[in-house]
Amino acid sequence: MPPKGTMATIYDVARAAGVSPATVSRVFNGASVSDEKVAAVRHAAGQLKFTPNRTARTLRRQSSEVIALVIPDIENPYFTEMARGVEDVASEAGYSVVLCNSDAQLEKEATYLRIAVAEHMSGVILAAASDHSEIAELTAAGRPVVAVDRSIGDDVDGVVMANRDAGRAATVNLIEAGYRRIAHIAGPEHIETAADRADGWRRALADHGLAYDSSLLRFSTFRVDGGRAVMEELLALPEPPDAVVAGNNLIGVGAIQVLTEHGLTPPSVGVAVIGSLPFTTLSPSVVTVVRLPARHMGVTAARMLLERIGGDDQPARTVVLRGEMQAASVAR
Amino acid sequence: MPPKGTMATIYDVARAAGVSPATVSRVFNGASVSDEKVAAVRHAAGQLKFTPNRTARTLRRQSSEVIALVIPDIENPYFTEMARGVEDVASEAGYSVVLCNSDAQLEKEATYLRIAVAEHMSGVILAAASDHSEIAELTAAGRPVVAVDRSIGDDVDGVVMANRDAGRAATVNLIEAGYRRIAHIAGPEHIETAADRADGWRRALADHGLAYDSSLLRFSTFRVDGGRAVMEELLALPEPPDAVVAGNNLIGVGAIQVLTEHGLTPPSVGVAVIGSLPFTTLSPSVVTVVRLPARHMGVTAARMLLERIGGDDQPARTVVLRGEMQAASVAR
DNA sequence: TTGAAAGCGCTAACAG
DNA sequence: CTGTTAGCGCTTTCAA
Repeated sequence: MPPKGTMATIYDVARAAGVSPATVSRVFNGASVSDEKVAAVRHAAGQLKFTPNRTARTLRRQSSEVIALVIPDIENPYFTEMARGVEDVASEAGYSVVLCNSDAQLEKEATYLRIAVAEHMSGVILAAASDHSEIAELTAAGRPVVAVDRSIGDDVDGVVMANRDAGRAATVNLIEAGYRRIAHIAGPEHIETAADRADGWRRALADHGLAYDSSLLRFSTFRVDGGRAVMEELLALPEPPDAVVAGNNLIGVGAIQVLTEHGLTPPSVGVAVIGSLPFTTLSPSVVTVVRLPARHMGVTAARMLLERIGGDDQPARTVVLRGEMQAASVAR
Repeated sequence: MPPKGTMATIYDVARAAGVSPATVSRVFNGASVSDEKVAAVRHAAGQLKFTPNRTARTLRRQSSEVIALVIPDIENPYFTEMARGVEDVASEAGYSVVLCNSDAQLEKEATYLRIAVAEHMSGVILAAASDHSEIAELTAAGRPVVAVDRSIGDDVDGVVMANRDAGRAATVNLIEAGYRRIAHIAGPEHIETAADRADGWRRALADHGLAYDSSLLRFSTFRVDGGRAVMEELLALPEPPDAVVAGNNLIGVGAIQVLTEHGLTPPSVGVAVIGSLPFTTLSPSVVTVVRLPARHMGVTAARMLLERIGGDDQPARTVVLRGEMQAASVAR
């Protein structure tokens, strides 16, 4: 028996089963061992409540069956849905997922990435906090990385959305519903996702011969308070917009909150959101939504990462997924 | 230099700096080392991009600065908000948090708990999947556990809500607003949190001399679809309720969705929710909400856990936090 | 098929 | 203050 407050080791099991530690190890790793010894070992392990020490195994093997998923906002349902996708395929393959919240801060992100290599994690899926994310240490250590939601260089695998198309589709929908002065509340300008969606908005206006008014494009944060602040600004304009494209789900929530508070519930002001409105209690017919395949992105990223972990060595790929329009059915 | 695709070790650094491995270790662990050697070691470490191998450290120390937070639904903002609280306290204290999603399944939960001990995590904060959660292995291994949201036995630290009071307050508010036939959509009956809130509802009715109609109390899941399904059932009743108390935030969302779809937006049917409505776009004045201090629960739990990790040995405590009423201001 | 033995990278006595 | 040394628990040659 091992001392109290301590876990049993393969040595304890080996002694109890009358075999060598190596044999115990083999039993737990599927190597060939005679039936009788397998039985003896399993019995002893059961008695002693033996669980293999993953730390020791990891140290010895120089790798562990855990992958890290680093996201910028754990409170955003878009990312938790993505996490579900990652988790499902990972656990299917015997991997655990640890979720790390970078809080959109480069520094926190860097800390987690460092931990990922120092803990011998097999790989990381990264929704980057910015375009300056530093993955050099990871790749230097031979750890595969898959970028998700935002790409981080041509030489890194990625799973992204067709953001430009999503921005354009949302905007066009509003135009076709008869709105003419359409604002866009975008995420942070330096984030690719935000910039691309804004570009889609710009192009949609141009395609339809609508004038571009720079006061109608505003970069903000990808959070509710960002959406709120900008919506207030827009309403305070001498000539406020008659519709708005929200750059992500949370911005959409913030914008709708402010509109509601001003008695301008959609569709009296048109609203299109890039991303699904989380837990919405609105009638689906009043707001146009471009649903993003968050779960699917997670699934895809996890699959790619597992392939790389398995030794796949082809050149970096970027998978582009598309959003799905769900148009409002009532106009103003 | 270490071989390519491999990380530098303290031996590499020691050699480069002309000191012993122990000295390198000391530099990275704050033990006293002469200034010149510190400088030499830091320099060498920088050159070699040395990062201490956490796996080895953990194996040697038999403990790691990571704590696990096991929650039943990573997509519920209540739990992610709690996670934020945990994370803030933990990272302040130099701990990392890994988030594990048990999906409300005992089996998945058990797997994560097993991983927690096998990975030498310092402790776990557990929002239990059920009242049968098995933490014996953890405590046997001397790992502290703090229950959060739901208690799991008198001998385990816990942070819970005054659920009975919350249920009662929500119900009383509806009664005082003039509603008389008040239903309750509760979470799973076997979950303490749900049972207690239901109890509060029951008592509020009794206190105000309202008849108890068993068809108005329905246990469900703590999810949106649960709230939806039960709300539909309630509306199909020969004599439907004129108000409803939702057992948690997601149930509230589901119930309001269904009411909206039936053209019964609150306050035409009264709604009180135990828990904050996540990302709501409703006017705050139409729905009564008992705000739960999710973040604060996380903070408290993390502090308690860190104390235990630090060796605190007092008898198990349970901290009870209170919700905060935010009454609807418009009645029917 | 099995056992002995050598580490994985680090820390913590123990000397000096 | 610093170096030597012995493991933490496991996997994996290498022989038998």
